[in-house]
Amino acid sequence: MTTLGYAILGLLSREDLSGYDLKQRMAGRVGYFWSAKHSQIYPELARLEDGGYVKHSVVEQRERPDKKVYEITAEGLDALKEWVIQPPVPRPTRDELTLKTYSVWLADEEKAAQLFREEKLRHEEQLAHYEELRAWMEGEWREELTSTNSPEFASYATLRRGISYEREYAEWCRWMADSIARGEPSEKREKGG
Amino acid sequence: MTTLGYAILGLLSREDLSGYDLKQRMAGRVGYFWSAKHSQIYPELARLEDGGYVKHSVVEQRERPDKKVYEITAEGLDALKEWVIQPPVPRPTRDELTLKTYSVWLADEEKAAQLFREEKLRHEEQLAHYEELRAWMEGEWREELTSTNSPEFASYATLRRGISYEREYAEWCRWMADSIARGEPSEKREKGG
DNA sequence: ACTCTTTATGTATATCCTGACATATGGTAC
DNA sequence: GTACCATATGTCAGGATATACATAAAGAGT
Repeated sequence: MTTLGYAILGLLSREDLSGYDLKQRMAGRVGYFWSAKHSQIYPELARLEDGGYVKHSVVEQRERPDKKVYEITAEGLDALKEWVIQPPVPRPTRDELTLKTYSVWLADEEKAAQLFREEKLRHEEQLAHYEELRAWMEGEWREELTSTNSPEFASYATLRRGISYEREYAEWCRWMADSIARGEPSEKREKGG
Repeated sequence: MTTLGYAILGLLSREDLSGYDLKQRMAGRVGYFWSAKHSQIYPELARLEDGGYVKHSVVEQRERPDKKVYEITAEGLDALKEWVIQPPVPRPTRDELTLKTYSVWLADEEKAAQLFREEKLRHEEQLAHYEELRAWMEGEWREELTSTNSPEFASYATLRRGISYEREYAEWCRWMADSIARGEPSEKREKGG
């Protein structure tokens, strides 16, 4: 089983979905921490069905093409539950901006500072989007969030990861941009100073 | 040109290295944010040489096999300088632990809490390692760190990224472990409370 | 002698993933 | 009518990456 397979099972454990639906979920939501194109999803669904982890039924639609709606099987749910508590296989982190940073001493200072200002903005925009979602969740899911075995808590928990990740990244970009603009590392202002 | 190609150029811009040396650097140091196996490095070096970005000379050694030592060319350095200031191509983040978190509501609570406690430890260990390096750099490179166009500053800047990343990740793991152990989300204690 | 480790350089196979190609239904805009 | 868009499902070619296979020099340990 591939990680993508478990990503799909994770979505199907919450609701029945077509391949197209899964593609949409992978673009937003779950896609913030695991994504795939439809060219990967359709073959993976076939493999999951071969393995007995999911099954599908064809749903005829008017005004739209027919679709295959997939649901998770008992075997699929068991496999997912088992996978969740296994330590993740350590993957090497690949961060292109940090790699560029390693060679930033060679770069034109003004252009380099601009690069980090732009990346700071990108992460701040993503952060703002996450914060909106968070406010919505904390309002809408007040009850569900009191228990860690609700899917709402799980969604909220991943969102919190996204928020602290983007906040941290934006803050580092700010430090980089400031340092380059001054020509020397700026003081630590992380905790407000 | 691939990102790995620029990673190699970034290393060669600092010192001449053999394929084997590059492999070592990719295991530690640079490998914290970009890594590759030797099976990828050797072919990439050949492509870089084809493109005129690097050239090599054979160095005969006693008591060891001969080696090919690569150095970056003027064209390679130009390409690297240009690449550094270009915005990175946005790659989808793939974080298996966060993906597991999305399905954590299905998991056995005790085992899930244990998972996050273990991951917290892993990130704290990495953080401790980075903090050691940071202390060493701030002592050893006092002079070099006053200027952002020194390779030492570039190394220091990437290290700071690693530090805040690990600190943030460990803190989130703590929040997860605590929340699951209590059966409900724990209060925000991020800023000390 | 034999094995193991480090240095040193490669190739081969398989998988993951992206981008492009391909097809079909039916609505909306011009 | 025609072009375009959203829905819907697939295939294919190529590049990136990991794991394993393969070879070789020389020291260290048994």
